[in-house]
Amino acid sequence: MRLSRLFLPTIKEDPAEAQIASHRLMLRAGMVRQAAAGIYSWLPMGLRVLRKIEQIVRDEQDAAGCQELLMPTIQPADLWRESGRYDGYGKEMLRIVDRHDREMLYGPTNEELITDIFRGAVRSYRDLPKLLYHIQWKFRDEVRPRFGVMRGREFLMKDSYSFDLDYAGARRSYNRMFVSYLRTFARMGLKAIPMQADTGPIGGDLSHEFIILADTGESEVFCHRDYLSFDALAEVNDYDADLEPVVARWTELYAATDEKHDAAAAAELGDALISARGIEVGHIFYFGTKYSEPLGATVTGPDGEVITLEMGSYGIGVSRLVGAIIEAFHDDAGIIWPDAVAPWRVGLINLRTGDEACDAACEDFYAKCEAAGVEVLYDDRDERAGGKFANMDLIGLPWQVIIGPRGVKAGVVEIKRRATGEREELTAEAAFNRILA
RNA sequence: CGGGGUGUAGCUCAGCCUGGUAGAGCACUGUCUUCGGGAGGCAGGGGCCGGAGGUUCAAAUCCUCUCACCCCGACCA
Repeated sequence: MRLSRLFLPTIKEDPAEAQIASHRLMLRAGMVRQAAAGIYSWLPMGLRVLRKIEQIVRDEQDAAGCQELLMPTIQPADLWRESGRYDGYGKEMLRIVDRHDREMLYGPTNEELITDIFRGAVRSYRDLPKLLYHIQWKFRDEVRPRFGVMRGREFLMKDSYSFDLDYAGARRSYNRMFVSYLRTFARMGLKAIPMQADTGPIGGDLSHEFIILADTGESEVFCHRDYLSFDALAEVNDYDADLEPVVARWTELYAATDEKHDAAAAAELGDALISARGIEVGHIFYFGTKYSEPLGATVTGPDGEVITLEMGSYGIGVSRLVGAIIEAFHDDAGIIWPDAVAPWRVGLINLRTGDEACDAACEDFYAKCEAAGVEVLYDDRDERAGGKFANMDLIGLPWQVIIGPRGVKAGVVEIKRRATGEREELTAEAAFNRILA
């Protein structure tokens, strides 16, 4: 992509409404534009990142045996009356009346709808277990939206739902999602720590929030130091294996948000305890027959008996992750994208557009990247070098390749790693190979 | 939903108290000099001062209402 053709409206000054780093940087880097309180348009670069995150989430869901479908954003109110949540949900639910005076709503979540689909289609225990998910926009009319896309009213969420015959099965589904979440966040370069969460009236221990550590996180969290050295990607990748030991290892150490923090228990950890700031990026829970029962989602069991489905739901805040990743990875100059979610891998800076030799060297490098499938953003604008450097630092691509007349004459290009600031002068060939590696 | 605050150029903001021809910096357009970490000169364009009522000879400025947005708290992927 050539920057001269890209719609990337970056801004130099901090927008007044943005208080936290990710919000400020997303506005400055031209990723999003606010349409109304808590509602954002995603501009090309922001959308690119959103899609990358979405794809990682999708990969890991698929690998865990979860199947993608797509439910609508607008749902009929009657379904929610059946589950008893229509009145219970309160003002957070955006209610709409259509031209025929039918009551509708913009879905804040999809338990009712998925259960409705499932009950209409599944009759036998032989069809179980099943794991289904979709990635769809949700709307929750938050009293106070803030922090940009981190707490918007409209947000993109991946929500999965499991259907099992009994508790043991539900637990296996839960474990699949648990491990899938570990891998998903790790692939984005995040340290996500599962923390015990409130299970509400269901009880038990099957509810976890996945919290990533970031200095500017919204809540305080406490956990055992050893979590920092855990490697989620090294965990077994076979979802049909017994995952209980993996889940056990990831849940036996102390980890709690400030709401659940037990100071006495934490004190026993001594030096092993760390306290940090955290952002919730995922939440999984088992809820048994909470929806299957009122909605009548049942199957016939092996002995002809009627069995009410055991369910769980599993959410990842996809749009929130964009903000969360920036909270975790930025500095004073701008964003520092982890490789896996960077909108482009390389930012190519032409220090002297219009200089024949310099243009040629840049075009050559650009073509080479394109041919090799290396995502590259080429700053080919006729602009001062300083502005280009600052802009490239702001948008935070992992690699910068800087080509100027002086280097061209000497047969070298400058290559810079955004994360560390390390710079090297190499031949174009060597620089290209470095980026590929 | 309680409390606080802000709406003036694309952005950041001054002007409002004490009414009298709409401002600055950045951005933008043209041009010249520049060009290796957000350059400098010259010349320009751009505003129904959030909206509606009112007071006044006269309102960005005073009064009333309204809408939007932001912050703190309680709530949440």
